[in-house]
Amino acid sequence: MDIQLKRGLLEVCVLAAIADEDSYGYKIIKDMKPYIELSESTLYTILKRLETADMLSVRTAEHEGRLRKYYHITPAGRKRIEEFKSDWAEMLSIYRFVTKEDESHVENNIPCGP
Amino acid sequence: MDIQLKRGLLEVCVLAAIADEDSYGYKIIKDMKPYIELSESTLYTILKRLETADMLSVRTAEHEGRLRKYYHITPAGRKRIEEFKSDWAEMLSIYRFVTKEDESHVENNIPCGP
DNA sequence: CGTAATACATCGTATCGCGAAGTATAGTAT
DNA sequence: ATACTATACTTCGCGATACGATGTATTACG
Repeated sequence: MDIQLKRGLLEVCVLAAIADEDSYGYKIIKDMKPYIELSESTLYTILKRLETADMLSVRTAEHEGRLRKYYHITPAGRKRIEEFKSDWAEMLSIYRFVTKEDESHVENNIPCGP
Repeated sequence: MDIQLKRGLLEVCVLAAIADEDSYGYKIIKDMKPYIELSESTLYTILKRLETADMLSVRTAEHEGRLRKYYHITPAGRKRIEEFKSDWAEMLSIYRFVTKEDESHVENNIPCGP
């Protein structure tokens, strides 16, 4: 997949990966892998960025002798996901512009989003 | 709209704007405006990039005393649009991961893509 | 005993969108 | 007449970002 296309999804995917339950770096990468791949350096950069933006909080815990940093989504993080959902409508409109699909008689677009 | 989300669309939108008939910078911006906005500096950078990548060809013509550079899409440019269409399926899959939509019983996804 | 997997961190690089500023002409308003 | 707006293209530099390379440290496995 085109790298530029990935850019807008990475951050929100990381948030989605911790939305249901707290998670840690290595697990996030594995959970995201079927959908979108990212390197460790990218992930930890994103996590740091999201923490600075107060979209997640961090808690360090020991797990079998190793340290793990568990990430927890904040209300701001959930808001970010909601904003992505509204952006999706715009994305669809642009997609149709590119593919020259007729936008006027689209009735059933449920699978694409709200 | 999120800037990062825009990134993957800009290039392919410019190609879409010249796909039906040759166009020039200023007109491309105006045609794209209802869907996605971009500054002149961005556009001309993209046009140069697409030209280098052989996705479009350029022809200079005079129009009412002023010079215009008309851009014409090449087969490589059309291929780029086709690749975007296939990428869209992946995008949808990621969208559903983020929104936790059930991917298993999606039958009618016509309005979203091919 | 070495290799792979787990787990996190940092640095430098390349790409890219965009604001700012510049050049030039044609049409419109004051 | 003069100023402003629209048209049309160009270049520079900044900031954001993804990622490969590299490093550190522990556990598990053969």
